[in-house]
Amino acid sequence: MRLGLKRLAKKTRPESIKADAPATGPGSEKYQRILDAAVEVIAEHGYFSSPVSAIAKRAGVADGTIYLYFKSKDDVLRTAIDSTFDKFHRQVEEEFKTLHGPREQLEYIAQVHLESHAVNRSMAVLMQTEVRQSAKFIAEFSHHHLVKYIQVVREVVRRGQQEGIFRRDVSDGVVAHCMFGAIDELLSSAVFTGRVYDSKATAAQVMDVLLSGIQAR
Amino acid sequence: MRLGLKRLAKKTRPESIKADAPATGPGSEKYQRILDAAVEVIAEHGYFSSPVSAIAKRAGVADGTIYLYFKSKDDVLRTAIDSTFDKFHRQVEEEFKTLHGPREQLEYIAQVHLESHAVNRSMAVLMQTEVRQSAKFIAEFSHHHLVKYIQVVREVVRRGQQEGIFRRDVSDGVVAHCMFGAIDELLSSAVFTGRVYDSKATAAQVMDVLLSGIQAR
DNA sequence: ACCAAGAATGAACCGCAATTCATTCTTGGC
DNA sequence: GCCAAGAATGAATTGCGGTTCATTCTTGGT
Repeated sequence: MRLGLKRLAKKTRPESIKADAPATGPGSEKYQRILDAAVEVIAEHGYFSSPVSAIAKRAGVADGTIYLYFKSKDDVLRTAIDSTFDKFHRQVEEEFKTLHGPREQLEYIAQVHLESHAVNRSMAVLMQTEVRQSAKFIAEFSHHHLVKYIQVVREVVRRGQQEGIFRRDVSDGVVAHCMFGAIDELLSSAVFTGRVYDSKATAAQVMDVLLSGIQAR
Repeated sequence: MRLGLKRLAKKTRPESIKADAPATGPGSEKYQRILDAAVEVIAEHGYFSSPVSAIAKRAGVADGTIYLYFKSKDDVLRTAIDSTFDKFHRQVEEEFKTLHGPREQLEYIAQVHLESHAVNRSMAVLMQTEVRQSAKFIAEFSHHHLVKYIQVVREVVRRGQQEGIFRRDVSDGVVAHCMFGAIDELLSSAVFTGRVYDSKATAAQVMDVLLSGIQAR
């Protein structure tokens, strides 16, 4: 079984000049498999209750192989989280090019955030359980991503205030945290209860309340 | 904990009829010292990076002593969290007796929630870092407390809707989660950045936005 | 002062799991 | 087919830390 896969992978061998899907190293098929396995296993049992051996088994590789691709167990998790946030930020940035109203922009962010559950359930669980700390080392580096999220929202809010769409008597920071917190809590509750919901409809409701709350009178 | 109870039962046998401050068992000075030490140490390093020996040292007792008062390391944390939530719920319940408007009640909850930072910083950190999971065993039992919190808010919201104060076209559940999430995120951000804030003023701003968002038009 | 009986101690035990590395397997060029 | 060179393996190493328990210390009654 391993044989088959391996042969297939090796097919993409040396000289495709594109860094498309190298057989080895970051971006290789095995690299990705380890990341996915880690996210799944950790989502299920938590970081500290997930032996590297369990991740290895899920990925279909030997324990030691993980250390050929990653510096340490931490490094695996860090990499997975990083790439997820990066994807989110790139997606938002992209969409902002064609979406100009502050209201629309906030609604878009809310929706992508809430949708993450559907996109990759394990990652959503992991975000709710691990990113919000417990392990200091995760806390510290992922704080940076959260700050970036909040930053984006704050800027949109501030622009809305300048344009006279939003009231000016509440701080953009408070609004940004409220929005993030509200959505994240909804997501969190969905993740823990296992309930599915219509992310578009829910996002619409939340943003309806929030936008009514901050619209200029 | 079970041990402690047993001991207490035995202890109360001889003479002092007051359950005031027993020398031993739950409620004893040493018992409380262990709980406080655990909260501090775990807030600082996280549950899994806090050896029992570190907690013992902070409490000024021997490692083994902790097992005279608690069943296990888990049990210490569980007990600390339980008692904090219980205190919160009792406090809210008490105040509700003299506070009747839905608006006022929600404002009160928001304020107590935000204030927790000032009351016991270590506990606030711990709530932000450990309660929101990572360790499945914590997740499961503390979920119950969260549900209770949300439940209370939902009921207040529903009453407000019935009385025609709040709009009826948003679900009470969504509103409750939004409120909880918004406040918790504000608290969380304060905890992580270490910034201090005026909890009354911040609570007022959040609730201003939220209440404007859900008031009947 | 003496003596249980309970309380406290902390060194030792034990299992677990991150990481390493000597060995084995694959591969692609000859 | 044969042979490096790299990739992969997984058993062994190592250190940590929760829990136990034989021992020591306190205490209150006589």
